[in-house]
Order: sequence, then structure tokens, then C-alpha cells
Amino acid sequence: MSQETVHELILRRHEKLKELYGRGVEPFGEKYSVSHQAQEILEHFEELEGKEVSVSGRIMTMRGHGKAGFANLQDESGQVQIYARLDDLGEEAYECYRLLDIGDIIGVKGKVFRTRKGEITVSITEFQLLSKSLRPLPEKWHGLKDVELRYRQRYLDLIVNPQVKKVFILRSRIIQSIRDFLNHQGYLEVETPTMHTITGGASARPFVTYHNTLEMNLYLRIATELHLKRLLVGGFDRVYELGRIFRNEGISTKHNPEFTSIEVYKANADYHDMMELTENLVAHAAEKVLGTLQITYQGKDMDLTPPWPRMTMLEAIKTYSDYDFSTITTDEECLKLARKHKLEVYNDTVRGEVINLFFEHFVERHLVQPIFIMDYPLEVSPLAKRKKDDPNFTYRFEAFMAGSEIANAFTELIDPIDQRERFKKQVEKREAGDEEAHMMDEDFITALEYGMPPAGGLGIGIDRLVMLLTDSPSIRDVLLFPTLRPREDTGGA
RNA sequence: GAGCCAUUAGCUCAGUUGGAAGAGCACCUGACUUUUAAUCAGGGUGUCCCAGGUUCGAGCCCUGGAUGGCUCACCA
Repeated sequence: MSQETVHELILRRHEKLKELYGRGVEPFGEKYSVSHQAQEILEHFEELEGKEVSVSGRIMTMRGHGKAGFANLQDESGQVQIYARLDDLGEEAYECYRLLDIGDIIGVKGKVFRTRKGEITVSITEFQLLSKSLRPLPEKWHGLKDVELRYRQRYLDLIVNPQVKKVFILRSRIIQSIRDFLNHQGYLEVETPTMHTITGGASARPFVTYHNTLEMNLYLRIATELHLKRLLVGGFDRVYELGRIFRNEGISTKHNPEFTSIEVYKANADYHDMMELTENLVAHAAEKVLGTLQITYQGKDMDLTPPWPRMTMLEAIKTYSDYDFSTITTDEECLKLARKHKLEVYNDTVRGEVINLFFEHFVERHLVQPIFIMDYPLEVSPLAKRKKDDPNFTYRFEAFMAGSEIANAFTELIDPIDQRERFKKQVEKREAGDEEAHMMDEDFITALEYGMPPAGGLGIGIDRLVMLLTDSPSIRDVLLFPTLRPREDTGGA
């Protein structure tokens, strides 16, 4: 729709707008007091039959019959039919009724009855125009299918595609259930800065912005981890933050530049505790929101019932590729093997990194049922505690479902001296050109030097979890306004 | 970032071999006081995504671009 050329359909509505003004009707009205929502009228028909109700909503369909007419009114709860008769409304009001369009928001008052065909209907005695719609809605039968328009003009998607609204209601309930679950266990919800002077807590390229008065760059956070751990140093034993994270990476069906994560930290806990927390939290959300632990994602049945199986990364690689890295111990052997499988490695790529590559290449896509993959290599886990019996690995796990990572957690590294060494390694990688490598965070090390209690930490990708629980194939289906390039002709929506 | 695909009326979509731009819904006019994808009679409202090119002639073929989708890469 071009801004300059006014389409005939829009012109018509502006004409009707003028005529309404001419009749003394205010087309953009004030709040209307309603007695019921559409769905309530349908559900409580027995009590309401013959009684007067008031309801407001958007006109979705209209069927005229000369001196009477039917219309469907849609509010947040659903739709209810209304019936308008010349005899009941009077000449003047009925003329105004005939000036209404699909898309207009009106408030009506009238008696509840059931039509000959059995539909519960409000026979209106008066109505009020609450908001005149100046643009035509998408088609009533097929809805809005063009995915680009659905994302750019989500409000239209929500008006005409009722199943879309359900996804976002579920999303809200899932998040609510997670909060309830953690609050009930004594966790404190906190808020930490989204603008950081140093990025950290994850391997990712950040967004950069500029603060005028401070005359310096700030990074949008790529994780909440390092601030939450500072809070454990400060004496909070159980904290979580649920919020937006920003990563300057590619966009795909599983990635949006901004997404929602939850990170949870618990003092005097380890990654075994975090596994229990993860499976119980997900099961709780599914039970509360879906009422079941048996879910189907894109045709695959999954059982979320705890406990989920646990498997070490080396076991998993052995299971799915026949390579046993417990016997492949040198960087040279690993490099050779990686090159054989055309995995992206450099001359300085080490065993731990190769193991991670093999896991991603051979294993991940097979992990359909929920499972915990434990004991990640040291090199790819700069914030996790080293394993006592094998310092090349860490007490870290990720949870997988439907071939997708949904949680990442570890027994936290609390040794400031080891942490400094790990950061140094990351800084070396960064200086070698790895833009996703971590930065040295001196303040965080300082905090650790004051002493952080042993702790377990957990991060969950909320969008991924919502995708799984709502059977949505794309992350854009669970984001109200996914990131898109702007279009000139819609004013950059 | 790479490959493949899509873009035609407000919406959902047809459009044959390159030969006069179509349907349904929506909209407009008329009929109709319990319809419901209301029905009946009539009316087509368009930058065929954009810019070039080939051709007597392009929605269709070619080149470039835009936006989106999918797959891959990166990542969560």
C-alpha cells in the first residue's frame, strides 16, 4: 500500500467517516462499559437467555437482510453474533448501522437469544461506534497468509488468525509458570544492565552503541551471566533474570537478533542440581500450560517426564559416530580426523574444540527426546568449573530436544586465578581474530577474588522452549515482532 | 555470507507456447426483518515487486536489484 495513492476501498471509508460526522456521530469514541465478553455469553447462555448484555468488539463479518442484519463481533475472548433490526434500533440508528464496515469497533447492548439455526446471538437495541476502521481487513475465510505481511503487520495477523493469538497467550503463560516455579523455590528475580562496558558470559558478537555524555561505546548484553554471579558474591543465594539478550549474528528459523533468556544461579549447588532444576522447570511449564508431558513437535512425539537421560559428550560422540575420543588424545590426531570430515579447523585448533565440532556434526540432530549432554571440553567452556578427574573437561551440560539446544548450564568456575587464565586464553583467540571470544573482565575477576560461593548456573532459551511447547517451526512464530529489514512503502514497520 | 524458491486487485490465488490482465472474498448499486463462507441481479477497482534488455509484441524470456521464505554457514 503506497502512502500517496489512496485506494478506493480506503476512500469509501473516509467518505463514510464524513457522513458519520455529518450525522453527529463521533467515530472515535470513548470507553464503553461492557457486561460480558463474547465467550462468556456463549458459555453462560442458559443464565443469560432473554437478559440484556453489553459487549464490545471488532466487526468481523456482516450479513445484511434489508431492514435487518447480522454481524460477528470479535473481542479478545472470541466472537459472538449480533442481530440488528430496524424495528429495534429505530430509523436513525439503523441508518448509522448501515454505515458500519467490517473492521469497525463497536459497543452494543441487547438481549441474548438463539436463532432458528441455533446460534447464540445478541439482538441489539442500541450500539455505539467506538473506532472507525479506515482500511479493509484481510479476507475473512483465508485470513492473512503472506508471512511477510503477517510479521510486519502482526496486528492484522492477530485480528484475522485466531491460532496466532493462542501461541502468544501460551508464551505468556509459559513465562508466568517459570516465574511461579522459581519464586516458589525462593529464587529472587533481579534486573541487571542490558548495556555493558565489556561483553561477556557467552561467545557471540555484540551490538555496539554509543553513549554521548560518557563519550564511550556500550555493548548490548549477550548474556546475563557475569552480573548474576556478582550477585552471588554479594550474598544472594538464589537469583534469576528473565530478559532480552542481543547477539549480532545471523537470522534464521532458530535465531533472532534479540531473544529472551532466563539465567538461574543457585549457591551451594552443582550441575547435577541444575539438571534436576531444568527438567523439573520444563515439565512444570508443560504441565501447567499444556496439561501434559507428552508433546508433539513437528510430527515428533516427545516425553518430557523427568528424569531425562544423561550422557557425556564423549559417550554421545561414540554412540553416533563410532569415534572414541577417550583414546584420541593428541591435538594432531584430532586435527587430522576433523579435516577428514571437512570440519572447519585451523592449525591451532585443539582437541577440545574438535570434540565439540564432532558433537555438533555427528550428534546434535539425533537428539530428539530430551537429554542432557554432560562434560564439555574446557576450551569451549571458559566459565565452567574443571572436572576433578579430568581437567580437560568441565562440569557443564546442555539440554537438547528436537535436535535443538534449549539449556546450557554448569557448575560455576569460582576460582579467580583459573578464571583469569581462561579469560587470557579467550583474549588470545580474540586477538587472533575470533570476534566471538570472550573479553577480559577485570571487575568480574575482582568480584571472584572476594569469594563466590560454589554454585550451579543455568541458562534457558525461552523462545526455543516456547517453540517446542507450541509446536512452532520458526522462532518468528513465537516473537510478536521478529526482526525484519524495513520496507520503504510501509513507513518502515 | 552462499544456494534454491516466491512476489499478479485490499486479501487468497489462477494466468496454457510470448499474442486484448482473471476468479473468489472484500467493495459499490439494487432486492431481502432469524442469516452465518447468507442469497439473488448488476459493477473490475491493477506500477503483474523495481530497473534495464531481447522481441512486431513481455505477467511469461534474459541481466541486475529489492523484500520475504527455505536450506546451509554462524549461533542460542
